[in-house]
Amino acid sequence: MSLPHAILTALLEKPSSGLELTRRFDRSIGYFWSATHQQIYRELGKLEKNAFIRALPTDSPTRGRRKEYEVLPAGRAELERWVGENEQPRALRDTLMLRLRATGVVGVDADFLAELRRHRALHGARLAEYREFQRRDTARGRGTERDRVQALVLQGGVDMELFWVNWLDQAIAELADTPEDAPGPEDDRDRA
Amino acid sequence: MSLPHAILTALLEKPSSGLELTRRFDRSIGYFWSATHQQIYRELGKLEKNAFIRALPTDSPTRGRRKEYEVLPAGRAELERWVGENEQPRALRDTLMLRLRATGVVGVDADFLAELRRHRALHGARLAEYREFQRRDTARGRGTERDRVQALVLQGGVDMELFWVNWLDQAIAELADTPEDAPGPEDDRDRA
DNA sequence: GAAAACATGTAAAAAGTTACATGATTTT
DNA sequence: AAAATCATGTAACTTTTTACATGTTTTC
Repeated sequence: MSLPHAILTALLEKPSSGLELTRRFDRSIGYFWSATHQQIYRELGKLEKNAFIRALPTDSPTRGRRKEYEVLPAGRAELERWVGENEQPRALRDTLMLRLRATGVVGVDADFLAELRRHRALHGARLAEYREFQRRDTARGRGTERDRVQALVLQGGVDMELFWVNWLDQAIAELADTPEDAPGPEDDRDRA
Repeated sequence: MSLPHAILTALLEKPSSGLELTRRFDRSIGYFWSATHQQIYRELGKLEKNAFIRALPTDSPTRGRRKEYEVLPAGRAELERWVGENEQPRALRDTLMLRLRATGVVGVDADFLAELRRHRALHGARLAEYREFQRRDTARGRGTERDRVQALVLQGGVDMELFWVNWLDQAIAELADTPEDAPGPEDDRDRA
């Protein structure tokens, strides 16, 4: 149950409307948590019902009209409670690694290599984007605790993309000179 | 929809019962995909209904009795189809990073530093475990395509844990000498 | 023969995804 | 005034998580 807390954090950083939040989830918050606008609107509704946030007063009709939210004291308290929790790192879920493993039994082909290269390009582009954010932030050169924490999270994003780029380069190099289907003696043990 | 394909891969590597699969998901397959036994049993039922796998014949009563499955040709074909697909890297979902970001607005305290150290220890332990797997595999020194692919995936697991260990060390070092709550001039912009 | 471990399974709730619907504002 | 864009929202579905239920085999 992290989405409500991600929203509380974002709203504490800056009161926003649902669509603004959606955009911010595509950027900074989104390095490590994503959400669609449908999720966000649903969650904003729940948070408002629980009196963790409130809509800033506006003209009556709501549909199609911008609606800005701010965090109430109870919401801030809930966020503090959540930050203090102990949680386990959640299990990874990565399809590309799974598909690579599947090629071990059905064979690697040129299409799969192309897929690896496509992912390499995507991660490379994201890495460049994050580094551009870093460049801008450094130029601004601020030193509040919030800035330092945001910089750490961004550094995490950069390092994560570096992991992908480096690993994919290695995987591509290794698989590129595979003779397509050298069967070799098949056997059935799994890694102990 | 990757779980059925993860199961097909695992069963092609070695026909297994549900509980055996669960255990293998805690190890090799689990570097990048996890599943509980409930998920696995449900999915085995669906795969059997779709004639992608079949239970090896045994004595009649099924409840409490070991039931081993193997992949049928249709299942292998489905796995090949899936490996050939193009997919986007799925969005990350990491709670620790989210909580770190939240400390930017509610403040970093000693408890949160302890939580970071706890995660550091967990990732360090997993890293050691994966490296032990690598050591064993290298000792066995095999060279089939399947071995090479499994080694690549395992290397991915190692690199991923290295990312965490390094980033956490950096984060802990940086936050440890924060004077607990130097407020600084608050403002409300988000990263552009 | 009781306890522990092994093994399969069911049910309900929570979270996330996909597709669609609708109103308001701005641009041409 | 039509089209594009901004903005909020609903509905249906799938996936994942959590808690529980039950039977079988092995060990003491």
